[in-house]
Amino acid sequence: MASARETELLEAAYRYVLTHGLADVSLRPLAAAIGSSTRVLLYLFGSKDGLVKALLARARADELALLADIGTGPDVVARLWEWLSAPAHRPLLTLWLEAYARSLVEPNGPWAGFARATVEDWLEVLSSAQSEEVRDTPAGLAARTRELALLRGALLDLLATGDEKRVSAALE
Amino acid sequence: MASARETELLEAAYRYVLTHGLADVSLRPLAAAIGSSTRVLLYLFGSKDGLVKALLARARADELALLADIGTGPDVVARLWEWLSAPAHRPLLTLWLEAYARSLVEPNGPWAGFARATVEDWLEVLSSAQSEEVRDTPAGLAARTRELALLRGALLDLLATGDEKRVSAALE
DNA sequence: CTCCCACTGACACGACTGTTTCAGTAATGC
DNA sequence: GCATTACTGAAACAGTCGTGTCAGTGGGAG
Repeated sequence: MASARETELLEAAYRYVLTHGLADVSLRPLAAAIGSSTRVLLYLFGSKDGLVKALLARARADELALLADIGTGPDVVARLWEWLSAPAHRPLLTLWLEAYARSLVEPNGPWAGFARATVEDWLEVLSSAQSEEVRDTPAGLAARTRELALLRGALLDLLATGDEKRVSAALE
Repeated sequence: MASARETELLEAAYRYVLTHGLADVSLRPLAAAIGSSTRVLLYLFGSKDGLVKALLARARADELALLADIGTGPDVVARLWEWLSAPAHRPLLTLWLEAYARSLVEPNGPWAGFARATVEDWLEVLSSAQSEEVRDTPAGLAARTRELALLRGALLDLLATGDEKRVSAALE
């Protein structure tokens, strides 16, 4: 489906939005930065919304790859936090938060459903890390919802303050 | 400092951004919606950034009023969650999240410091609700950081899914 | 060689952006 | 009455936005 040139430019654009944000990106500066032109971006992705959608999907692919990598096993929460708090992942997570907020404000457009999708993705991972006799109980649902809240609230704090010591200590 | 007309228009603009979001607001549609003109908004607030800054401060005033209202006492977390999960407050909280994310992506401009400021505001409230012998210990800091993370993570979940039953159950 | 197709460059279109200029009006203080 | 102050209207500014048009490239397949 996607040509070689398309994925190549998508990767370059992805690197660009990781540092510039997705909210007020515009075609001309983006094209100039990645050595392309608006004409080509429009040709390959159909429209700006198409490009944004592709970028969002690209970001989500990173996220899903992580979740698959973490797998199930014990200490999922600790290992997830280790990944979330890694300084190298901060641009990606800032972008993630931006897309999350945007999808709430503007339920239409390319952002649609992004926030809800990630909640489900993560809940499922946390679910598969639970013991079988707990997984399908209300208590199990509450437990993984709480774990998810803890991780994401801590992430919010970390992204704002950068105070990794305090936030990591709060997660035991 | 602020004239009567200025606060009147600020309130109207605040009501407008609560439903339309702050990210891609522009002067002409906003002015038309609140029965004013770009000329007047610019006259009163100096620039668009000035207006955005005033709106952000207005939103923060709502937040601080809440925190003062909650006070200290026991069960702060429960009472905070009660407020956070109230359907009536959802537009405000969506706006809050939007400003939070934006201030991380774009550390300059009128958004600057918004995220960090709210972290500190809330931590202080949670701090003053702790017993005196715990407040100044590392364990106390970790405890309130964890409480804050739990509340905000739960809020993220709630805003995305609207599943108040599940999220509230997760907070005991 | 020829045809086709993925890709690209230059440019213009209309709409919209924040801001400025110049002009008023209405009320207030002296 | 007069001047000052607070506010408002209309129009234009230069710039950027996403997108469309028309014209090419280059290379691989038949």
